[in-house]
Amino acid sequence: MDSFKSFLQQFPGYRPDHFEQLSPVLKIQSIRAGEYFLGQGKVCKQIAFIEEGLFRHFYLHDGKEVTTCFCREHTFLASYSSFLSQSPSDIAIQAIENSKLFLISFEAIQNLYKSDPFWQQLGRIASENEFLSSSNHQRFIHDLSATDRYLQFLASNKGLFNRIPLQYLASYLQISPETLSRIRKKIAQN
Amino acid sequence: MDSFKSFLQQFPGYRPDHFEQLSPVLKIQSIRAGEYFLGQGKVCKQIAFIEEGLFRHFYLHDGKEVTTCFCREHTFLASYSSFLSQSPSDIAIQAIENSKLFLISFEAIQNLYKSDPFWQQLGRIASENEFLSSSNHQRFIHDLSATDRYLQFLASNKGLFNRIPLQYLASYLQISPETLSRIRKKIAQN
DNA sequence: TCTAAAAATTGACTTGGGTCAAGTATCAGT
DNA sequence: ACTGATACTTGACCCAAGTCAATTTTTAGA
Repeated sequence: MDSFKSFLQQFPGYRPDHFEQLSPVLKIQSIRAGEYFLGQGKVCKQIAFIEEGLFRHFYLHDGKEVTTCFCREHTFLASYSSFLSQSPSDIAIQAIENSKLFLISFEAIQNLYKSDPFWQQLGRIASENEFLSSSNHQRFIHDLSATDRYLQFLASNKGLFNRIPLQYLASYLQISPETLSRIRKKIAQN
Repeated sequence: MDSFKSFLQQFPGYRPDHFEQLSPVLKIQSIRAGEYFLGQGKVCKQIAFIEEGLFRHFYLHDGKEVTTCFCREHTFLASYSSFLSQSPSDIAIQAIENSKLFLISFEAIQNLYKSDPFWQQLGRIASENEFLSSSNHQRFIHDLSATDRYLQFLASNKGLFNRIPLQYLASYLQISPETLSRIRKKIAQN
């Protein structure tokens, strides 16, 4: 639980009793690589804090999986739009590594919102971050060539790169696996 | 002001006194087609409700303007990320038509947030909508061909289409003006 | 009602990155 | 250690959409 506690400490207005409010409603879940945290079309009834592990969001288009984001340890995991509206999710969430989660149910979140503005603030910040990373990814895809997207991902995600299968990375970068393979070959031979 | 009032009425929990809280801090601005509501790099210090008119968001990339969204009457207008963090905006906002706005300053919003949870809720909903439309646009661009993007935009924005210069539409659809022109020609001759 | 500038169109040509198909390498389960 | 399945690579070919350059059309001021 310590990783979750120190995560919360970074937000302004955090007090130790906030964690006391939270811990009774937390549930623990382990999940193995390849298994699903959420299926496409299911309602996301819990939000998770990733204690350890790695996940991806994806959806199906023309029978192909399109990976839209990676979620690493010490961040939140949810189909945000599904969780907020408690409606079917347009994306699936799958574990890439064996992972450990702390779960908070939708109902528990609503109670936290009522009990203390700290949690409202956390929710608002989370939603703003979702918006920002979505806009950033959009510009990243639009403004850079396939090669530059790969190079920039490498540069800004050194630690993540070797944990992600290339096919998922290709899809995230909106490059076909074949093209990514060729890009990597060209870069390797300088 | 009536359009603003009936806009607010659609949100759950609205009471007439909410408009009484709001109206003292509203300012009115008129802006002519082509003029800027916000320059790229400026801090967005006001959020606006569009009484009438039409705007676009855009940024410069490789010397070219990339239009990222259109904002019509009876919706809010702001560089959302800049307004929230009061930091320089990564986009510019320009009027496409002569327009009339109601302005609310950043400070006034903070005071509304404190005075009544209705405004908090409105802020949260606005931020969620920004996130949703950003994700939707991303998928719209990724999943559809240039021709399908044009056709779908036409179908779901009948009223807007003839108010938007084709060059801005092309950029929004991530198509070059030349290609959009060819797509339109092909469709016209069935 | 001119007229210069901006917007839109058209033609000729190019290209980044996709698809399809056939390998080769890697991995997980027995 | 074997083995079937999955992941990755490579080659050959193709095409949707971009670029560049030249008109034509539309628009907004004087």
